[in-house]
Amino acid sequence: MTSKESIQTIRVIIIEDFKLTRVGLRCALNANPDIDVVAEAEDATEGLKLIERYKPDVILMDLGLPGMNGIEAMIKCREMNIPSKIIALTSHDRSEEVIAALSSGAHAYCLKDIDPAKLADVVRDVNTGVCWIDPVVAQMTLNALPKIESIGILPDKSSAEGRVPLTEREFEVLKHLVSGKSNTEIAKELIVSVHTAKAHVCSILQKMCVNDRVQAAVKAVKEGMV
Amino acid sequence: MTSKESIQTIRVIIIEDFKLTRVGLRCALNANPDIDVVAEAEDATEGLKLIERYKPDVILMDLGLPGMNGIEAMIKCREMNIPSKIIALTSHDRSEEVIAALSSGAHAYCLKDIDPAKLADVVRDVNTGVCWIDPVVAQMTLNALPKIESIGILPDKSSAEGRVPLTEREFEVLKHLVSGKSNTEIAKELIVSVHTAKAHVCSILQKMCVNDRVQAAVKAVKEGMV
DNA sequence: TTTAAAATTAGACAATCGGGTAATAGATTA
DNA sequence: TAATCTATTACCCGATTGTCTAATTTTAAA
Repeated sequence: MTSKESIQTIRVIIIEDFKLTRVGLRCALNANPDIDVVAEAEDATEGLKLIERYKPDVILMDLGLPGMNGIEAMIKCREMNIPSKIIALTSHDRSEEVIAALSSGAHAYCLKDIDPAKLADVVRDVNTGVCWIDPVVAQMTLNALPKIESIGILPDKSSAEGRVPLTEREFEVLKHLVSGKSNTEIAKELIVSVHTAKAHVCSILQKMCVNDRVQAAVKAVKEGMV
Repeated sequence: MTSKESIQTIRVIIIEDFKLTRVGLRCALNANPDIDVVAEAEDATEGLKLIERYKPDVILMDLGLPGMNGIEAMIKCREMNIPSKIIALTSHDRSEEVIAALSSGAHAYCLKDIDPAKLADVVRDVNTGVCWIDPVVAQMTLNALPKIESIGILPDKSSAEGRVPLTEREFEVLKHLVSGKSNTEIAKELIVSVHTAKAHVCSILQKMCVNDRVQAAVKAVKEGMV
């Protein structure tokens, strides 16, 4: 309470159910002269009260809380127009949870095995409005962003340059291919013979300039064709 | 050439058309003992050549380049399977450009008025795989993520929970698999027999709960495992 | 040290794949 | 009308895939 009234300390609230983790977080952050942990809560309901009272700069929010979980809590924060920046803290690396957290108000996503010193850096970054995402889940987050094709930023064409466009039918086949279906299954799905399915797959491979269906599927996913 | 052979310096390539900015970036980064600017280019075509030759850890990519723009260049990088992390550098804050950059391969998005010391931090972060987004455009990026309503969260585990983790070796195999290599090619790459490669693929499929390599590849890409 | 997990190799087998070539019919375009 | 593109089907054939059983060696953990 007495310390750190100095310049502009970053005021932090920790919401985390495990006592040990809570202590660890507090110690790690309070070791920094510019960071001040002003309150802690072990569940979301209590946490929201503290947030209203203390109006912290940054909130460290565990996602796996008993009762109301972290994501629900973040949504409540947004509804309450809390301006605090939120760091989602969890040990999970599930794609859906990551996206859900970041689209529900979190500015950062940290895994719990983060280096304490790095966490302090993240707190400082997030306090200025930076979006920071742990390496383990960074790629899957970026993958969740809408693809350029669906935006139309390319002035000309670039990669789609000399590329022969797929026909509608071939796109249908490609979708099934990406979902892992065999030629037989694709044929059954489109109600054609296996020969037809194979013919389509063949021309898809040629048009996409790849050697096999795996490369076609990967390319399709990476470029957001499906 | 002579400097910084010390420990593990982060090798950086700068692609930027304005000479002054280029000099500024180089000076700012080279002031850090752990960062080494190994090459510079003033357009994307030249930049791509340098990237192939130097295989840098991090690429500083200006988006507003003459001729081929930065986004096109990043797409080319992805097609060439360049593992380097990319920092998009621009003075624009247009939503479409930000999203396009991040969905085209950039791990970070910096505005050009960034503090030089902070830029060095970003280079370090990005080198470890972190996703870093400038405060000015962070919110619009987060807004572009699919909303939770369209995901359906919170039954708490499903996919990641009972997921058996892949071994290191299996990850190696998975990478080759995703790049479209056949079992024979994978075996040659890892200098093992085809039987071994097949055995690994087999256990990968089981652990990932998929039926064939296409599904494995797609899942790996979608979840950013590779 | 004992045990367990991972990596390695092998042989065999049914199923699937990818590449040929070729033919027919419908649609669109020049 | 003639020419072109697409969709469709068919057959063949070598290569690849995924699964099975089974054994050995290395590595890591208990």
